[in-house]
Amino acid sequence: MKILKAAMDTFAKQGLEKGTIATIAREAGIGKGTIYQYFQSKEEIFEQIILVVFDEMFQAWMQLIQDDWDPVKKLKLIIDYTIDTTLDMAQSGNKEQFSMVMEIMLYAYRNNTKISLDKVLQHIYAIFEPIIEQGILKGLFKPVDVKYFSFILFSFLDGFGLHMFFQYRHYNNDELKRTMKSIILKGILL
Amino acid sequence: MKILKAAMDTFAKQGLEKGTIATIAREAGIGKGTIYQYFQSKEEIFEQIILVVFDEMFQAWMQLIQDDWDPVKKLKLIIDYTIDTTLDMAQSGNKEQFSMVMEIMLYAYRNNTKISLDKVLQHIYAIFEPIIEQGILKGLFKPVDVKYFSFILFSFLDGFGLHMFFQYRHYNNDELKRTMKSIILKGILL
Amino acid sequence: MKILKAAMDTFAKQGLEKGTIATIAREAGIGKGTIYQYFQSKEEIFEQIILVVFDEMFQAWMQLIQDDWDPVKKLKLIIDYTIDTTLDMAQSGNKEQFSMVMEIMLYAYRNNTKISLDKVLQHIYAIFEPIIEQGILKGLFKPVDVKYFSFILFSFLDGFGLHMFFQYRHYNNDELKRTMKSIILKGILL
Amino acid sequence: MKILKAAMDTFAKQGLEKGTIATIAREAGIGKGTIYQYFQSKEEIFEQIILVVFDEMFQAWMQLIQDDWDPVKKLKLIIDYTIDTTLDMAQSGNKEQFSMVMEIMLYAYRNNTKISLDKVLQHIYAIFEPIIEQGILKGLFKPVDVKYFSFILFSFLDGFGLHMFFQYRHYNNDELKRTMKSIILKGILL
DNA sequence: AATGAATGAGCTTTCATTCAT
DNA sequence: GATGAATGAAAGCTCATTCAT
Repeated sequence: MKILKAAMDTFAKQGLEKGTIATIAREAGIGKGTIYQYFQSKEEIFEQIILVVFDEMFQAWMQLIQDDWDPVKKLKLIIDYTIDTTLDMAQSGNKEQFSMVMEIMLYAYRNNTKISLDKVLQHIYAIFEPIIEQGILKGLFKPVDVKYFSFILFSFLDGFGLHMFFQYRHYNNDELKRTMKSIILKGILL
Repeated sequence: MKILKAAMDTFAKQGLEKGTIATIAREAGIGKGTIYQYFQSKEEIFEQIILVVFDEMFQAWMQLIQDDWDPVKKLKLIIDYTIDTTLDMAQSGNKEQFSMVMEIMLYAYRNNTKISLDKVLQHIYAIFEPIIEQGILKGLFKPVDVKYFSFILFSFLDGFGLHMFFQYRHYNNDELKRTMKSIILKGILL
Repeated sequence: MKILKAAMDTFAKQGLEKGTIATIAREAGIGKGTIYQYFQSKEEIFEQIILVVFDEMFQAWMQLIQDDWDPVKKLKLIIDYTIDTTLDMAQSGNKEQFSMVMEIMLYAYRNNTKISLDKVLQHIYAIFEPIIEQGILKGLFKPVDVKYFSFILFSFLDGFGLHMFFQYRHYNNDELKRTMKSIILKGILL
Repeated sequence: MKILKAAMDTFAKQGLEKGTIATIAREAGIGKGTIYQYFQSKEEIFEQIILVVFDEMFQAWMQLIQDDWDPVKKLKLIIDYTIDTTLDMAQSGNKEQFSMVMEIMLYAYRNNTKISLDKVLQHIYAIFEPIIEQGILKGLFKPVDVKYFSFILFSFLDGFGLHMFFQYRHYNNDELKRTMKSIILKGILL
């Protein structure tokens, strides 16, 4: 939706507080009042952004994962994909979108938003669970606790992404990918 | 320093934007004007907080690491320590300090602050380098790229800490520790 | 008319400023735009409400007064009626209609509305004039100035009604009626 | 106080809603923010105005009433005073102050303000009670219910004042005074 | 050095009104 | 005729910062 797009651009560029409704309206080419026909408040825009972003993330990962490849290949794919998209974002105009999402998550963490941060995250963690399960069943992975490993895996990927943003100038991507994969795969492979 | 302490408490409790200079002054038991004798602006307070927090973190880790134990034990220690302190923070009154630090980092990332986020982070990554080096030299660790592994390690720990905050109710700590250690150690051990 | 009814309900419940055109439209079960087909502006709705309210009031009093009873009985009737309807309003759902009318009168007093507050009020005062005249002619009332007495009488009744609203919990109605009648009748009777 | 004075002028001139904080600040020769150092909200200004206005009214009436004159003379005085000050206000620059007070009372009636409209009014009614009591004791007044008569008396005076404002062009003041006094005194005198 | 009263830019939000459909 | 999406002026309120004391 046009407004949400403009809001994301604005918040990404200027941050949650400095990005004003007026700017979003101008960016969307509409009047300020119109925004309030579609969103009850600035906070609701935050919530919708989180939902959209996580839903897109969810969809993207589900597509990576639903195919017939074996779990090891999938895990490699996930890591590659994370790094690739992180770097794409870092190098494209969407550069600040990552920090915007983090800002909204911190906002949701602090304030009682309608959107449950817990739920949204659990939803994401759950994506990885079938892969891990499958890997264990196939005798490829160690018999780790599926929930815990998924949680840790996503937290690693997220932390890695975050620091990539903070530091993205300094590293060679291929080398990073190789090291990441080496660590995580060793961690899970029998 | 009294002001910085009050500022950290205030920002942790209320967030960077909602935490006002007035509140900090009241919390510190001084006048609003006095704060401006020690800091040029609210932004400078952010910067000083980052410096202090990362310096304390630096000191704490340096102490963990400077002893004579072997690298494997140190790595285990680091992971335990990270999880323990994260949980301590999550369960103590300092609960929100973690998100405040993240908020300031995002702030520093977005705005051109005097404090270089890069430098501060590089400083932290560097803590881990000697351990890795030592481990490799001793033939205990795989011959990974020291810089890259350190970067990844801290980004993992940070992401893990962040998600612990978002989700800290849901997990059993001992199980988490065991899984974390298993992953990271397998990743690095020969 | 449906719109006017909805407007009165809305303004009574929410006040002149907080009662919005949107609410009136919803209450009337029509679109916002439709209201502007029947009224030029919110102000015109105020004006029409005043007209309707005062016309109803006028009709009600005219009916009380047009019968053949003697002036003394009519005067008693008027006082009873005023108190009864005031209390009815105070105790029914229309509780706030009285203050709405007062609000509109103040509005009309302040702003140059098309509706002349003067005229509307003069119209009401004039209701009482025939009774007073009749009473004087019949030798029952003192030879007061008819216009002045009517003006004062209605201002008394209005002030009384207003304060009944502000204070309606605190008094016994029968006692109030008796005292009111005693004062006003003594004031006019020879 | 300077702000309260400016607020009263502004609200009197422009009404409660159209009178803005910006205007009050300009009128008072101060910045907008300064107003919020002394008042928590626009509503609190309303409340303080009511308190001040009723307190002044209270003081003025107390002075009229505390002297040694007999109750009949006092009652006459009260009526004269009410009409005189009403007319003074109507003809001076304070012309709209009366309707402002009424607006605030309606506001207080509708919204749950900190100021209790009931209490403030009861306080005023109570002013008249000693006179009535004294008059009854001295055998000058009928043995009316003191509370009720006081309530009615003030409601009459208030209603009369209100209508004077709505209609003040049309009447001869001396004639009004005479008629008012005649009615009210007959109503109470034995 | 310490203060806090004063400030005004800047924010979110509301809502009467318009007008293309 | 009926509609409601779009609008933007306008409002109350906040708060980092200044500066006279």
